[in-house]
Formats: sequence, C-alpha cells, structure tokens
Amino acid sequence: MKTDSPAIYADLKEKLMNARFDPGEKLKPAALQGEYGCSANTVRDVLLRLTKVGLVEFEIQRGFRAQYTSPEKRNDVTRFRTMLEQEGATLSMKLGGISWEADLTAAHHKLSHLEREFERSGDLATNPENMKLWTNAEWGFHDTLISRCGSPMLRETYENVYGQFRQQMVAQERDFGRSYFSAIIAEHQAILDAALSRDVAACREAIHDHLKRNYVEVAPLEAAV
Amino acid sequence: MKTDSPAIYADLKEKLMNARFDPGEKLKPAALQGEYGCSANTVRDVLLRLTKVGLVEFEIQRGFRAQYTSPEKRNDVTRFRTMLEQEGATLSMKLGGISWEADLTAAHHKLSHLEREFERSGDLATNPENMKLWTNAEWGFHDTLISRCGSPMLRETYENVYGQFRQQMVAQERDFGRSYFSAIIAEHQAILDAALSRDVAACREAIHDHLKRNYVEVAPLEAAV
DNA sequence: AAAAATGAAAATTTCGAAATTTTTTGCAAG
DNA sequence: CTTGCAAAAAATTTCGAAATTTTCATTTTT
Repeated sequence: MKTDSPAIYADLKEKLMNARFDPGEKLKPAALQGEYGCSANTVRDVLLRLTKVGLVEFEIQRGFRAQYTSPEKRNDVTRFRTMLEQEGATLSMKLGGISWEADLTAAHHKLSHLEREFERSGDLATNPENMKLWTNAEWGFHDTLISRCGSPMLRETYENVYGQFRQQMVAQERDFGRSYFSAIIAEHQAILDAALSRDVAACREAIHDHLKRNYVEVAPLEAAV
Repeated sequence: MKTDSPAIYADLKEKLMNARFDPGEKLKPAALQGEYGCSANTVRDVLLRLTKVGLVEFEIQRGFRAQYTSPEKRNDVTRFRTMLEQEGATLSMKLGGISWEADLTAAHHKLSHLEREFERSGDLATNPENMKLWTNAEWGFHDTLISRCGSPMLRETYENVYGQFRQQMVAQERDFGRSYFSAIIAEHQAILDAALSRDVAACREAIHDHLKRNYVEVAPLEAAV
C-alpha cells in the first residue's frame, strides 16, 4: 500500500486544468485506477475532492465528469472572475501597504520578463515547460493583486474560479503567437500602473479589458429562475 | 444495504447549519456511523461532499471538522455575502423583467407575513417548526433577489456562502425577540422597495444595512499575504 | 524539570469484493 | 422502421477489514 493520493490529486488536477480530458468526459474510477496503481475507491476519493474546486462535476449515482464547456459557461466564468478580481483589487488598493506594492511589482517583473521573452522567441506554445513557467507567473501576479483584500473567502473563491477559467480557456485552443503577447504585456502593465497609483476606476477597467477577449456572442435570453 | 446517503447528507447538513456541532468539532466517520446505521466509509463520502459547500473542513490525513468560528470568520462571511448579494441584485435589477418583480414580490409577501406573525406572537425561538419556515422564506427572498443575475456561478457561490453565514450566526445564539423582527421587517421591505424601483445605489445600501449588525469589532491588522 | 524518544491507542486511508443502480443490448410488438 | 420491454453488462455505492498515519500518554535522557 504505497499509493500517494496527493500525487494522484495533483496529477488529475493538472490534467483537468490543461484540458487533457474532453469537456464533459466521464471520469470513471475503475478506468483511472490502472493509471495510478491504486484501487477505484482511492480515485473516487480524489475526484470527490476535486469537486470542491470546481474542476469536476459530480452527480449522485452517475459519477464524475470533467467540467463541461459552452459559450455560456465561458462567459459565466469570465464574468465571475472579472467581478472577483475587481473587488479583490479594489480592496487591496485600499488596504495594501508598501509591502503589497513591493510584492506586486516583483510578481509583475517576473511575469513581464517571461512574456517579453516569449514575444521575441515565440516558443511558448511548443515548449510545455515554458507554458508552466508562464502559467505560474500569471497566477502569481493576479493572486498578488488581490492578496491584501483582507477576505480569505474571496481569495479562495478567486483561486478556484481562476482554475476553472483556465480549464475552460485551455480547451479553446487559442493562439499564443507574438501579437497575443504584445497585447497581454500591455494589459498587465495597465493593471499594475493603475493598482500602484491606487486608481480604483482605472484598475477595474484594466482588469475588464484584460479579460474581455474571452467573451463570446450568445443569443440574449432572459435569465431563467 | 439499505442506507440512504442523500438522507445522511441532508441530516448532517441540517445539523451543521443549525450549529448542532460545536465550531471546529471533530467529525469522525467511525463515531457518526452508529447514528446512521451505515459504514464509516459512507459517512466519509458524505463529509467529503459537504466540504464542497463549505460547511465542513477537511485536512488530509487528519479528517473532518465542523467549520470553526471566530469574529474574523464571521466578518469575512458577512462581507463576502454582502458583496455577492449586492452584485447579484444589481445584475437582476438590470436584467430582470416583470416575472422577476412578480417572483420577488411573492417571496417577500410570504416572508413578511411570517415575520409579522412572529413579531406579534414571539414564538419563533421556541418552535423549531416555525424556525424552519422562516429560514426557508428568508432564503427564498434573498435567492429570488439575485435570481436574474444571469450568472449560475455567482448564484451557486451565493448559496454556499449563505449556508456558511447561517452556520456562523446560528452558533452566536442571537436574540430573536420582537425588536429583532421589527428591524428585520423594515430591512427586507427596504430591499424590496429599492429593487422594484431599480434603484441600484439604494438597494446596495439596503443590503448592507440588513447585514451590518453581524459585523464585530476586530483589532485592525494589515492583511497577511 | 524540560525536552526528546518510545510505544500503545485511536483515527484515517486504502483495499477488494458484494450490493445496488444505471446504462446498454437484444428481442418482440406495433 | 420505430417503440417498448426485459435481460445482460457496466458503473456506482457500500461494506468490513487491513494498512498506514497521527495522536496521546509514558518513559527516558539531558
């Protein structure tokens, strides 16, 4: 009995965030068990825990599925993430001190360094190791932005929604060419500048601008109850 | 094998929301198993699922606990709930049509009827059946308020946070006397009026006023990273 | 006496199999 | 050819026990 469920959790989480499962794909413990050399129950246990962070859907008596995808779902995730990040950043701007400015500057420095590198070389899409570096740096910047919001619940929720955002968008097979990075670099810079100058309106706007590319057209319907 | 895990889930959820477990109390599957005539694993399964809605804390290799309580935690839940409800209500005011107005009016009617009754008779605290009635009506009103926000994620998150709010506050042993209901009735009315007249600022204010009694003084510290 | 080490008890995790439920398949009727 | 039903197959849930880890009380060492 040498199974390492934290490793299974981490591996499944990584696969889910990187869309290595199709949207809505069934996740059968009995099938996954072979991958990890453990019993089906252990996989079930892990999937139940991944349910909490929103990466896996669970329905009683009919098992687990990778989160489904749709234009509506992507819009929802994007809107919700935007809202949480705007609120978190606004609070950080009010509550954060010099240490926050230092942390945010550092996180941005790391991120922009990478992005300028990828803008030049264009070898992000091809190199999974670079993708991981960028992914971590991007997360670090956005997390630091809201880190002084003073609300653990907001921060934890943001983390989960950020993960779901990535899950939805990675499946979209976007273009990570140079023009993408040119835009992204400017957007991150705009967020940083607004945050450091404590300009709440500008920062909210910059966050919205950063995420608006992810909205897609959907037939407008009155929301259901 | 006649165990009914949905019933176990419902029962534990009810007990957690009504603070029938002490804050931070250990929830041991082997101990709870007797209550429900099932195996410890079934209880574990249920507790893992209750983790998703934030009523239960899980830490790997050291099991489950009822959510802990503290002034900071109560403030956090209150602040986060306020924020979500304000955003949800604002969106509903923008997107909701006549059917929303009808639903909201109906939900408020049901709620205020009960509250006026309890204001007169004062027999809420003593009668658990009445408490349940009020609890459901209160939830119905607030859920309807945000029901047209157009964001399933916001709405689901609000539901979880509302449950955690109740979990925290019920443990506080508050005074449900007549004066409490006098205040509550006016607050719900103010929310309804502002919502129906699509007055965003007034509605946000009314939501804040409704929840502000739950804030407690806490030594101000710069938020940790 | 305080701290570290030891060992027993308790709790958590994992397992493989049995019981239950859902889904699929095959066949017959309209 | 489609629909409805029954049987088989597959998947999920539940179980009780074994393996592992944590917790707690006790003893040993500094």
